[in-house]
Amino acid sequence: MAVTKQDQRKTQILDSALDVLVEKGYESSRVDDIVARSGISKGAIYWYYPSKKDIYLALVNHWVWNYSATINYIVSDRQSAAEQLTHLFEFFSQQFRESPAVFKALLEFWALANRDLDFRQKLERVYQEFLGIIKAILRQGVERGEFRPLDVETAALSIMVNVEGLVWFAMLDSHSTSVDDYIHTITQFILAGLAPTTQKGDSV
Amino acid sequence: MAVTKQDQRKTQILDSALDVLVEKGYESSRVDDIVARSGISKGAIYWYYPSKKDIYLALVNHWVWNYSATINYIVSDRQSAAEQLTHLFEFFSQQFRESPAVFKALLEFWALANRDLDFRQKLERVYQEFLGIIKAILRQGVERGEFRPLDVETAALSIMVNVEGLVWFAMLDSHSTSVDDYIHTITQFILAGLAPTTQKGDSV
DNA sequence: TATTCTAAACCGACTGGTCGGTCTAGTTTA
DNA sequence: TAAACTAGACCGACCAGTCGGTTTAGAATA
Repeated sequence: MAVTKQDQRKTQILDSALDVLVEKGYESSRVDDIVARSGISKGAIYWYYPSKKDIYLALVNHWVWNYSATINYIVSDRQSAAEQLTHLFEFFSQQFRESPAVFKALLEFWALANRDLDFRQKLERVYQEFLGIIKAILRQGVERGEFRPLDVETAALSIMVNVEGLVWFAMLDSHSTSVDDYIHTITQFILAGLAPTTQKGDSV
Repeated sequence: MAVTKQDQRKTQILDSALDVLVEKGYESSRVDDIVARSGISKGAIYWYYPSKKDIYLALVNHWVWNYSATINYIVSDRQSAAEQLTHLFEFFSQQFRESPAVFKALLEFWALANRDLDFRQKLERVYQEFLGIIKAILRQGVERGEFRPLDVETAALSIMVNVEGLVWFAMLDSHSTSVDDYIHTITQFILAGLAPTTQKGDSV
C-alpha cells in the first residue's frame, strides 16, 4: 500500500494539529496555528478537511491506527498472560518516553469526549478495543490457572486506568516517581491482585 | 465563622461556573453562561472576580476546601492502614455517586493544568497534599508490618491514579462495570500489591 | 424617627478584538 | 488540463471585559 501524496499531506496536517492541541487545547487551537505549524495554506487544509473539528476527529483515528497494530503485535498467545500484560505496560512506558505529547493530547481528547458526542463516540470505540485486548489476556490467564477467577470486565478497566495513568507524568510534577518505577509498581499491584489466592480466602 | 453575603454570592457564582464548565469545557464557558446560570449580573460577577480565569482558579480552591476536611476526618490513626485506604476509596466512590459532575470537572482541570501554568500550580498543590495523605498511610502500614517495605512515593502515585480513575465513569461508557465493582477491584489489587510477601521472593 | 449621604453592590448595553470558514485570482504540479 | 495549492482579505458570529448608570444597605444627622 503506497503512501500517497494526499496521505503525506494529511499526516503533515495531523501532526501539526497534534502539536497545537497539546500546546493550546482544542478550543484555543486556531486553524491558523495549524497553518503556521504545517506550512500548508489555510485553503489547502480546508481542501482536505471540511472543518477544524474534522481535523481533530481524524487525529483520533490517526493515533489509534498507530497504536493498534503495534499492540496486537506485542500481545501474543505464546506467552503467559502475566508476560503479555507486562509487555503491554512496557510498550506504553516506551511510547511515553518516545512521544510524551501524545499523552498530553489524551487529556484533551478525554475532556472533549465529555462535552462532544462525536469525540465521545470515537473514544468509546477506541477504549472498547483496548479493553477487549486486556480482557482476552485476562481470560487466558484465568483459563490457564495463572490468574484467579475474577470479573474480567472490571479487572480490565482497572488495568486500563493504571496504564492511562501515565498521563500524570505528562500533566503534573507533584511526584518524584519515574515512569519505570510507576510501571514496575502497577505491574506488581496488578499481578499480585490477579494471582491465584493460596492463603487468603477469596469470595469471588 | 458566619457565612457572609459575599460568601453566598461567591458560592453561587462558583457553583454555576462548575455547571457550565462541566457542560461546555473551560474555553467555551462564557461569563454570560455563568450569568444565566447564577442569575447574577455580569457586572456583579466582575465585581467579585477580576476575570473569568480567576473564577475558575477560585473554583479549584473551593473544590479543594470541600474535600480536604472530609478526607482528613476519614483517615484516622486508630485504624489499620489497609482500613484507612479502604475508607478513602469508599469516600471517593460515595463522592462520585453524590456529585458525578465534580469528576467531569476534573477532566477539564487536568487539561487546563497542561496548558496553563496557574492552573497547573494549583493542581500541583492539590495533588501534593493528596499524595501526602496516601504516603502517610503507607508509611504507617510499613512500620506496623501490614505492608511490605516499598517505595512509598511510587506506591502513593499508583494508588492515586486508581482513585482518580473514577473519572472514567464520568467520561465513557465503554465498560459495564459499576463504581462499586471498580472500587472493590482496585482495593483488592492495591492491598494485594501492598501485602507482605510470604511466597514470592521480593526484590525491593 | 425620618431623612440624607455614601460606598458597596449590582446592572446590562456596548466595544474591540478574535476566529472558523469562505472566497478569489492566481500559481504550481503531475 | 484538472487537481492541488497559495495568500490573505473578508464576513459574521462571538465573547471577555468595560463603563455609565442604578439600587441597596448602613451610618450619620437633624
